Amino acid sequence: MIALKHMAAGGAATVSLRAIAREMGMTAGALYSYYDTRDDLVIALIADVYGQLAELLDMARTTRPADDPGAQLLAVGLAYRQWAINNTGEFQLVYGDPLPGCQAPEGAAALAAEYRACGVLLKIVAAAWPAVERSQAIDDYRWSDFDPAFVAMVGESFPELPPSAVALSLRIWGRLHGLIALEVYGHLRPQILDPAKLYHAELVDLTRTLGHASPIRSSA
Amino acid sequence: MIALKHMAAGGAATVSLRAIAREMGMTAGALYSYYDTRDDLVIALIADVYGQLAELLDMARTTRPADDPGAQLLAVGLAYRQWAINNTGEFQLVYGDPLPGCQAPEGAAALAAEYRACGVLLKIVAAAWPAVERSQAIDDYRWSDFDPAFVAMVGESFPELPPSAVALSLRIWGRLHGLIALEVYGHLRPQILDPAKLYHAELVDLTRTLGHASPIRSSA
DNA sequence: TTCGTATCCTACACGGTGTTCAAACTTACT
DNA sequence: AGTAAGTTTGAACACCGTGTAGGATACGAA
Repeated sequence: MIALKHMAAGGAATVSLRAIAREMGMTAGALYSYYDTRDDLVIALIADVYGQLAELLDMARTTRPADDPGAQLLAVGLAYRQWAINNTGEFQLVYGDPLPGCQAPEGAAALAAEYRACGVLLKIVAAAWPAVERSQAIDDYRWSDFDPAFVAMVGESFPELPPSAVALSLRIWGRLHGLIALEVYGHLRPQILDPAKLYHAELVDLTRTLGHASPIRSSA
Repeated sequence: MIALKHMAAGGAATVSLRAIAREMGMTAGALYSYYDTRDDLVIALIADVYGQLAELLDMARTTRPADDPGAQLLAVGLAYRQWAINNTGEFQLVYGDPLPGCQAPEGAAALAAEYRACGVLLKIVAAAWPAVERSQAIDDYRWSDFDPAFVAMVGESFPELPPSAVALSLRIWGRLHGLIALEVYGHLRPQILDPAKLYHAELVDLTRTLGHASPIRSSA
């Protein structure tokens, strides 16, 4: 698409139609050849960025051997944080305040990207599932606890994954996201000087959740 | 102050000076009697809201016995999520996209509230610290890893708390925040139908981190 | 009363926003 | 060359945002 590299400079609330046009050397009206309305543009933009992130995370995953889910999770986690920090604008676009009246009918594209991103974690958890301690899967989840479209996607890609493993994946996602969101929005710096160290500790703890004791050292 | 209950209706990006004025039956110009500029108003608003949150969390903490940190953490976690869901506008204001050119010199008020909120977790961790498994505190943190102003606050309120315990508190904060942020911004609903259940499982897991095996049941 | 202060309003200037539209331009096909 | 489709421009429109100035109204103090 044409809407690939607009957000680089713009923050998040700065995503004005005119700013985008300005940034790519065009006038505002010209964009209406591609998108009917501003919201359509932003929605497409979000989907685009989200798709890039999903691909990036999966790439990071494949840099580690498939039989070492802990290392994979660590790589994905680090890539996630790095992306968020290097592209705060995109991060805010995807995970930040929803544009007024946008988020609701976000279209299928962004949701597909989100499923793809979740799929990265699902792959890791699927690989580690046999080794994960039972105590983690306290609550017996049922497929009825999840969105039908989502279970369809999961069932297709991971036929033999139990619902509890999916729930664990979502929880892992939350743990990755939490510290990153706090750091990106400046809620960690006033306390700790090196958020990377804290995040790394969280990642190592997470790998232990996967039943994997890999004290891998990575440059902070 | 007068700026107590303005944000109730307004979203987050909707925090325009005029919208606030409109909501309290005044005109825009009138607000300039209280604040020199719009940013000043928003900054004060953020500090106000953040302070309310900190107080609410500490209240939630004291509803459980002081010798049961796990129960306290669970109560605080549930209160945090409930607040975020019931007041998404305030949540976005405090933890969402920073207003353009605001977040940087956020003033001392909001930061003080943030310290107060962290203090709630610090109290819990401090109470539980003797029982927490050593494996959690992998990395030996030093006071030099933290912001001087923050260590001053910590050292004053919790003289005998080691740096690693502070780091653990921040990590717990991240875990609480992660799932909540995802849910509030609508990134969980497309997958799981009942985010509360997932969050509760995370909380129970967290209490185990505190070395406390309390399978407390709470209404979702 | 008269003064001063504080609060609120109306009205305005100025800029940025999304959107539309006719006209110019580019490109490619016949 | 001629034509048609697609793309871009520039100007316009209506709207909403901040910030400012001047004029009302209240109230307490001298």
